[in-house]
Amino acid sequence: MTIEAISKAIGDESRRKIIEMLKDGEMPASSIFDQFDYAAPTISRHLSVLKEAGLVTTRRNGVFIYYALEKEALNQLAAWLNPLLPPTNPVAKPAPKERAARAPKVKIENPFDKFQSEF
Amino acid sequence: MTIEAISKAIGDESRRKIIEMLKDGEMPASSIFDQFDYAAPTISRHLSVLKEAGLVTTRRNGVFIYYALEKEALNQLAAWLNPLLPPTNPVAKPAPKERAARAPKVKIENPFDKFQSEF
DNA sequence: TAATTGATTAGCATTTTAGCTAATAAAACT
DNA sequence: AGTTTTATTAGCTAAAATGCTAATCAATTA
Repeated sequence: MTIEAISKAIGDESRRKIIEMLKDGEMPASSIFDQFDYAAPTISRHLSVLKEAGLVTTRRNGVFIYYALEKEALNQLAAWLNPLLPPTNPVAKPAPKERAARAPKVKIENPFDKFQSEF
Repeated sequence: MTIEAISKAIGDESRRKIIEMLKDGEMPASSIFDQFDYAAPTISRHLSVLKEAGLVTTRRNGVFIYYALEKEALNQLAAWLNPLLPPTNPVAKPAPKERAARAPKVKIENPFDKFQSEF
């Protein structure tokens, strides 16, 4: 559940796709396998990477193993990311020639704003 | 500037540290090098990975090359991440034995909420 | 123009990652 | 018990990533 493991886990396309697939609820491993052209063991290993990172949890029901997204882990990534997004002081070392006064205050759009109404 | 390149770039500890260093403004490469125990060329390569991902931009001033964080690229990652965070339907395939009605609607805390007042 | 400073590129070694097939495990069914 | 189904683990190969030193580039200064 470290930011290291989470961010590494997310750095792979197949794993991001798995995360997206689990957005709306759990899914047995076989259903996940079906969505890929890769061999099942390959995806199984991706699942284990996600699990080690704390991004998914599993529960067994008979032969089926259901994978579920652990949103808390995604929240950790979000928590790392968010402080980097809001507009802050534009430069650490003050620009040598220009005055800061009345600088046009570039508005950096924050895509999270779009979703706030849903919470 | 693809989510692929951005998420891979963020999957490395040194690169995340660089991003954090640039949070409050640009910085010359040498100042970045100083913060690491790695050889300068190693960090220089990390910088080029960040640049190829669109996470930083550079400007030269004399001998110095200033690196600046490109928040728009971080926004892209945030835009990918955010739809995965809000509570949605709990299961894609309805649970076999249980009724969905009056399910306890687990509240998943969203860390972005904490920062909204700043925008 | 030669030397110095800041930074990158080249070339190499080592480790890690991602893919495969084959083998194994675990539950369910005959 | 033996077979089938679902899923993982083992063992391997190839590619990518990460670190280093040496060499190079680009701007400044003596």
